[in-house]
Amino acid sequence: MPGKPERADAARNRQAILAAAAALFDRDGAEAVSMSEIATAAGVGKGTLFRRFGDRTALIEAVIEPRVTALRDAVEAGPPPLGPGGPPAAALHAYLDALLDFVWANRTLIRALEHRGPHAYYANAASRFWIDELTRRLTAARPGDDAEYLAHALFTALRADVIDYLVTVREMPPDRIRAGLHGLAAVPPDD
Amino acid sequence: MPGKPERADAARNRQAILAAAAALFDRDGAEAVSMSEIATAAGVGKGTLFRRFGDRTALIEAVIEPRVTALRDAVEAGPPPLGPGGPPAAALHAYLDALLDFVWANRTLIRALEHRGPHAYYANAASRFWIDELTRRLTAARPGDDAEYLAHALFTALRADVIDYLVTVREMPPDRIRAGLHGLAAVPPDD
DNA sequence: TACGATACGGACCGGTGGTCCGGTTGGCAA
DNA sequence: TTGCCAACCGGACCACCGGTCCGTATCGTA
Repeated sequence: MPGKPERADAARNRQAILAAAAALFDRDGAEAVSMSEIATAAGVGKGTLFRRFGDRTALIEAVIEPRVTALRDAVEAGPPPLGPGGPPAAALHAYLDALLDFVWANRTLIRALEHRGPHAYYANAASRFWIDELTRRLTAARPGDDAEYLAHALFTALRADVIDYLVTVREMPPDRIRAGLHGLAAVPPDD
Repeated sequence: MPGKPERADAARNRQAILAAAAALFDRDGAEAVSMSEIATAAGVGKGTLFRRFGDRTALIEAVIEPRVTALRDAVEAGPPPLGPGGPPAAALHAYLDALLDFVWANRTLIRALEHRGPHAYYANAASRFWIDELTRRLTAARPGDDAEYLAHALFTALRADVIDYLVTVREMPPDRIRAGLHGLAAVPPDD
């Protein structure tokens, strides 16, 4: 797939940038860190940073990418109920739990992504996957419902800034949010 | 309440700015309009703009304020089911409908507000009111449930950018979103 | 008419994401 | 080992942003 291998210095710099960015994002919150700061911290010129990653959005995506991949693997090929093969309701709940944990653990990065461009949160390739998977599991657990809309609504309820607001400002314990999510995903009465 | 009346030129400029800002926000999307553009369009210096409104956030809020007030009045003192006095379930549904219409009609402005600061969407004074009212109506319609969490989840599902994404990109008709919202707000089975 | 309070406006500031290009370096071929 | 050139580097540079400052013009009153 890679047309040409990367030169040694280029590869070294890519790693340095990724490491520096992850550290700074984690320490100060991704929105508070400028590209120049990252370049400096990585011991690299700003030009290098932008040549490697194109723009700020791409850098942030590159930093989360490995974590996304880990969860994605567990979802696509791990053991049930999170992995494929479990009973629909359990699969749905396990998936929601995993997403909530993921969002909470990576809230700074995700928040930074949410705030780029008009539909950044949903247009994102990773998000598309999460939503599609959520749609599948909802379809299986709740046949007859509007799974596509429901998936988007639930995914929206998992936005990093809401979660962060509820926990930080409203002082809701994460388990309460978890319970609320499960309630929203539960089968409603046929009215 | 006003300590001193505003000078004539000041009042004229305030109106000019408000009008210019509303027009530009509506035409280009609020995030794409800079403060200087607004000042120029209003035929006013940038200093004047900032002295009147303090900062960008306050300007945007000032532009939506009259629309917020209109809906707020209907909710607090209008005829049922949107106004007070109707049966709980109808009150809840009418309220969700009104919020959805409001968000759709003012999506550009609201989007601009969503993207300011960490918890801008929720910390906002108007939002607090919407959420509190939603909490009340949920409590009335669904006693025993976690109305506070539910209110935040539903309100999040009403964020302008989600709605806009669903309608614009996913091509979901607004009525489908409406139906989905009602489904989420409906009483779930006691499991 | 004269005068002080109020308001005006655009030059200015620090900082941002992103670009550009002269100089450097890695890695291959001879 | 040497020589060569594509690949890569880095920081000066750019346009622009939100926001401030202050000398000047205007309003409204006495």
